[in-house]
Amino acid sequence: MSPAVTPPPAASAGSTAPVRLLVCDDHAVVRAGLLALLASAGDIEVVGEASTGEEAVALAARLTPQVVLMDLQLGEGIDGVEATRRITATPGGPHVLVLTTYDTDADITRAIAAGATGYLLKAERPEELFAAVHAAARGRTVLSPPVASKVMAQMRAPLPQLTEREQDILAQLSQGLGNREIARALFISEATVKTHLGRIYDKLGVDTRAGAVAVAKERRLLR
Amino acid sequence: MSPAVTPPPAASAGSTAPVRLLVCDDHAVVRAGLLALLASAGDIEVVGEASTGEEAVALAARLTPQVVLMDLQLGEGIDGVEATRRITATPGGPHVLVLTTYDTDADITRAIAAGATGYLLKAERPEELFAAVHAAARGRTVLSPPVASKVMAQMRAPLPQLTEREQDILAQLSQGLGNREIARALFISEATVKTHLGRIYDKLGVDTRAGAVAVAKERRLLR
DNA sequence: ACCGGTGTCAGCCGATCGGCTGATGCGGGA
DNA sequence: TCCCGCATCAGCCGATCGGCTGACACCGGT
Repeated sequence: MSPAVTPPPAASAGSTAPVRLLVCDDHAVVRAGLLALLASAGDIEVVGEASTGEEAVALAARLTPQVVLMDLQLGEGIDGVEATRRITATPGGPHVLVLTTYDTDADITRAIAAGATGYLLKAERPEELFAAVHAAARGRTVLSPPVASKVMAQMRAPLPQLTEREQDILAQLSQGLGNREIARALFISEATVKTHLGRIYDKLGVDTRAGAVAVAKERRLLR
Repeated sequence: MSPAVTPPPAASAGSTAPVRLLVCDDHAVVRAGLLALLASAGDIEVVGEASTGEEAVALAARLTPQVVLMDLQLGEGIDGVEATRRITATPGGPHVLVLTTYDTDADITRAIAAGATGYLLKAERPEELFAAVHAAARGRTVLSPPVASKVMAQMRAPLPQLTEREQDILAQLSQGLGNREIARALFISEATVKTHLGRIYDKLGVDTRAGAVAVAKERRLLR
């Protein structure tokens, strides 16, 4: 009749063995802070830390953690989304729990599409983080409330899905180039540039190039 | 003839009395991480934590820490720069050590102008953080290497210094508004808007509104 | 075999933009 | 007091943009 639901650490009936965790964040101070913080939660064992996406992928394979805590913004090399994709590509691999600063539509979508099990904001309470790590270890999805809201909102109004070409145009536009220059850069005619721009305006809900650049930068629609 | 300048709390021979520190960061997880991390450095005592600028200002006055560790990006209310300004406004007040993610020109300049004693990046090694806290307590300036470089670079080529009004215009422009709409929003004539825009283009080194928005977003020239 | 999505291109036209010259008023610092 | 930076406004003009209509070609799925 033992209650058995609560997690007593040292007991022999090990339904509560510490969760093996890999931490990936490019900021050394943040990483060290997370390590120190997670160490204070007795039932989590940090088995490794990575400062780049490549390192995270390699360590995930070598250390076989149950959960990878992943920041999406990684300075050098591949970004957190790509790292998440590669880590979750392995069949028996670890679950990836995204812990990041931004709740941008594009980031959330890309992370989930890449196979992330959960998406937590750094603004969350530490207890939520601990709970999320355990939830992720069991494969359960955990989303921060603001993130959950965004996801729901996206269900109703799917986010601007730009085609490859439109992203090319938008990238050039974000350099401040004129139609003629964009045309030359992409080896197409000005007419085509204007056609694409019109569709981009539609999708982003704007009607000027400045507005398009603003939305693009805001919602991080560019690589 | 009592020395009376240094404030050793309890110890008699205490050249290494713990530095009294206040931590301010809007992300609960990061804050908790920093606390856990700093606790591991024996000679630093975290006397309080704040999640908003207002709270930091109030706690700085009440808890009289020697150093305030300040993030510049604070979600709600006043930002880190303003909080730094208010904290350092007090004559005998604590030193402010900025610990943030970005090494943006504008952020650095504004933080230093606001009275920050040091500017560290979260990408720095934790040991650097510990050292910086102690340095800040003694009033010494500490800059992360990339930040130091930027500061030097700015000495040579001062960053685009937009006037208040130009920032107003730029803010409207970043909403994608046309000249007529900007004029109406700011209660001025279109001619004036065009005049300001021309000067903004000059200062930012662009010649289109899309380019101006791109640079503004890139270099974080907006509130 | 048809159709929708995508990418390409053309021409037209009114609205807007960007550069220019020039002018006024105000405030602060030399 | 004079000058400079800042903000305000006017008019002009060529270049560019944004919206429109219409067209062709490729591809993949039904």
